[in-house]
Order: sequence, then C-alpha cells, then structure tokens
Amino acid sequence: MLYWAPNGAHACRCTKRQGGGEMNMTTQDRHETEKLLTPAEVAALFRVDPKTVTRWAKAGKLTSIRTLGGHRRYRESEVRDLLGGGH
Amino acid sequence: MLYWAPNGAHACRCTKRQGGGEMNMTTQDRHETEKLLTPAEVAALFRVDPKTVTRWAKAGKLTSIRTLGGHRRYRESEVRDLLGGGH
DNA sequence: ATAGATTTGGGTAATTCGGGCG
DNA sequence: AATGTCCGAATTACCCAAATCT
Repeated sequence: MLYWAPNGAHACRCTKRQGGGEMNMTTQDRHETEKLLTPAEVAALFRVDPKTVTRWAKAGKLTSIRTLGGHRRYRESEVRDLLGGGH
Repeated sequence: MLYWAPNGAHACRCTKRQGGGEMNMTTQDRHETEKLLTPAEVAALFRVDPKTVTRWAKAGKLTSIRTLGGHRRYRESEVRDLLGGGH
C-alpha cells in the first residue's frame, strides 16, 4: 500500500525564461509557452480603455491570440517590450 | 513495480517546429502516445478558467478524452494548433 | 486507505466582442 | 487618425458542494 504516482502534475514549463533577460525567441512566436494577458490587464498597464487595446490588435500593432470564444489574449513579453521600450 | 505514464512521457522535448512545416499525419493520431493535457494545463495556455475549457469541449470546439471517472483530457497537438494556427 | 489538489456540475456577476456615434 | 463611450449579445470568471485523480 504505497503511493503509486508515476507521473506528477505535469508542471512542464519547457525552457523557463530568466527574469529580465531578453531572450531572442524564434522570429515568429511559435512557442506557446508564453504568458498571456487579458485585454483588461493590458489596458490597465497602458492606462487606456480595453477597447483601445482591441483597436491596436486589429491594426496589427499588437499580436493577439484568440480564445476559442473569440476573446483576445496578448503576449506579456510583447507588452512589456512596448512599455519599457520607449525609444 | 510497474511504471506506466498515464499522461504521456512528460519528457518536455519542446521540439521546435520550424516555419509552417507541419507533419503529415493522417487525419487523427491513432496512437495512444499522444500527449494529453489536463484542463488546468489547457486553461493556463489560453489564459482562461479551466471551466471555460470544459465549455469548449461541451460545445465540440475541442476534442476531449474522458477518463473512466469522467474527467476530461485534451490532445496537446490540437491545443497547439488552435493556439498558433488560427492567426 | 488517507490526504490534498483538481475537475465536474450548476448558477450568477463581470469582461469582451462588434458596430456605430461623438 | 486616435480614444472614449453606449448598446446588445456572447463569452468568460467566480461562487458552491460532490466526485475524481494522483
């Protein structure tokens, strides 16, 4: 009578990124191991209306991933680049 | 001692699928070697609530495999296709 | 067999979508 | 051209207790 748990909870995170470092990912963001942000979160970071974030996505200024229901999700790394990359 | 990996090999190979080239699999993967994801894992990838993933499965938007106890498991390949394929 | 985490099921708020207007 | 707001409809998030998984 012992635990039989050959497999854990699948905490597979593949290549965990180090904080702050700017890792050059593949040209196209093919890695789905990216943290995603909701429209409200991105809007709060930029201090704009969520609708404005949606317009940025529609204009191609921001990469958007869609849920199966049509809601948009945004890549955290891209947002942080745009926020901190004030050039 | 019997080692059986119910949820897949958990090797986290992170194979880099190079530009657009998709494997020539038949329509569906008939082997049981397909890695399955738990609702929480799929939810984390899409940045949604696990219950939302359940709704997608009920609506037929996502293929679900049921455990003998009724819990759902999802095909990793399908999830990845939906994440990156639907630009 | 016990424990802790996860999932399921329903129900009800909170977001988001899309279009159009100012 | 770029934002913010109003509207209805759709999607998603959080609440609970019971069942299932590791």
